[in-house]
Amino acid sequence: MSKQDKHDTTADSVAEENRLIAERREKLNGIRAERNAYPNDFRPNSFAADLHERFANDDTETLAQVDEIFAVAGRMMAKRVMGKIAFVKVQDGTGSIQFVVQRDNLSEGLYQQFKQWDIGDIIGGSGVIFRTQKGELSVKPSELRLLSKSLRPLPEKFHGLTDTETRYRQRYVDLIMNEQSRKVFHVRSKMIRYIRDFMEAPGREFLEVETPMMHPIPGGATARPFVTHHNALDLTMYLRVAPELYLKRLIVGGLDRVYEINRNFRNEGVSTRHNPEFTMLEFYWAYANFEDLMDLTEDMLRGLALEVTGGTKVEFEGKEIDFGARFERISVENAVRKYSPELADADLWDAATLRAECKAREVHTEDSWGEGKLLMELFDATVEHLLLNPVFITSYPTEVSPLSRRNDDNPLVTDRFELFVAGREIANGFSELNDPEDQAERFREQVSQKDAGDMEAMHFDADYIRALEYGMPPTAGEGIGIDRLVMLLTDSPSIRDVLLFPYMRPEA
RNA sequence: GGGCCAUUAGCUCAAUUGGCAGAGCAGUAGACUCUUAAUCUAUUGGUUCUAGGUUCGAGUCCUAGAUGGCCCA
Repeated sequence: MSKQDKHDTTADSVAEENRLIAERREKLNGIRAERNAYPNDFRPNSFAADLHERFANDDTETLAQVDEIFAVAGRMMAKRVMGKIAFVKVQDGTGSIQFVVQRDNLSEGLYQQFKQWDIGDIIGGSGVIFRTQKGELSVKPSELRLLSKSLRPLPEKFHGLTDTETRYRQRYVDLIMNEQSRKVFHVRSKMIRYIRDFMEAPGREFLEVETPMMHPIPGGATARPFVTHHNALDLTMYLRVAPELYLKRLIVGGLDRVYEINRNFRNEGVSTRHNPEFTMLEFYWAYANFEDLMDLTEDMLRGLALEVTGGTKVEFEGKEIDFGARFERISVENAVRKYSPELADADLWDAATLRAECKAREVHTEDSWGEGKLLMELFDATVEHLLLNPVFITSYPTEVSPLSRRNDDNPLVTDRFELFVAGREIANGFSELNDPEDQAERFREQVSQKDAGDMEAMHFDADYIRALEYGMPPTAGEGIGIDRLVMLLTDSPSIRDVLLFPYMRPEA
């Protein structure tokens, strides 16, 4: 069996082979014949960004005094060979730094090998630090090794990878090529770390918990779940649409302040704002109400904007969003009337009028919907997209808020809000319904809607009612969509830009 | 779910009215000890998304499908 055969891959990947890959595979075979082609004993002692930071202000003479050997490893992104000297751009996880590879600085024959290496190969080199005649900080390797052969050519160096489909499907190539893409995910990580610190800071002291991803009864949000099956137990299970009911069980259990940052799964359409799995911060706070939540949310978002952008004014899709000013708070009813001043107070709770208003705007309605649901449809159609700066919309109809506490003065609405920024729903919070009898009644209403064909309506969760019957302290709870928040603070037009591996249909 | 647009070399893109499928980068061979999208010389590389159809002739026109993007629901 020839060496070629030995390393042949499956028929599927061979079909994808082309001449460029074949050439590199030949090079790899040559390397295999000489030594271990995939060594793992090279240990870098420096990162590119740290070197640039440390030596930013040092000139050639100062650098000559630095008596250290720097070992750097990364991907070869550019290679400019000029006879017996070559300039190589090495990119690691922090940035990139130039290697100046000189034949006379390497062991016999190594430079000849180096000239065979390709852009995209993973290399390691160690040597002194210096500045080139043009002033670029560089490492001059006296040791240079090929650590991983790259078989596939990278996109063109100047335009990079721009095709959106390939960027999402082969995120690894996107990350190699696009600094902006790497930055989004660094920002995302920074935001999540900030949120954890914020929630756990002295005075708040929320406890991070993890609750089930697989639910025997889906609940906590009105959304269609993904269905799966537990073989050993022969049980239908549902990927969670929200952790809400489990987190509130923990409040019953006396964990008075809990939060979870994790994935939810909703079996719905895919769009620039929707991915089947998405990340939520959800938290519950005993002895607090929805107004406390709004205060906390405002503080958190202002802090996040500062942390990420250094200011409270954020540019998004060419518009400026101000997280510095106090967030406006306005009820659903007042918001609808603000943009439709011809409507009278009474119209907002009159089904016939609401239905007519919806119809006039070509908004689809169902006969089974009550005033609350119709009012929200009207809100979605006439108000939502116009809300640029952060605004809390409050007093959601009880009909569409099956887990929220009724308002003491008006049982038709709940002590609930949603936060909108740039026309997008970012957060949803409310004083929790902790009356077990009211909750049981609301579940029954949901079940009858489900029986009437509403695929998103909730199930009756008897254990949750049992938990409430033990007594849940007055509590406020909220969910914040992390992906949408990252979109806002990174000026990303699509949720796919802030998910490392967004949902894609299988390749043809 | 509907409408519009896109899909051409590894990548970024051309291709006139339906008339020989091209460029740059990458690759290959060579030159070059200070490059920065290096430069210079030579050169390889195509299932034009897929399947049908019209035509003397299809990247281009028609039908169906796939994937993606945008807009609407």
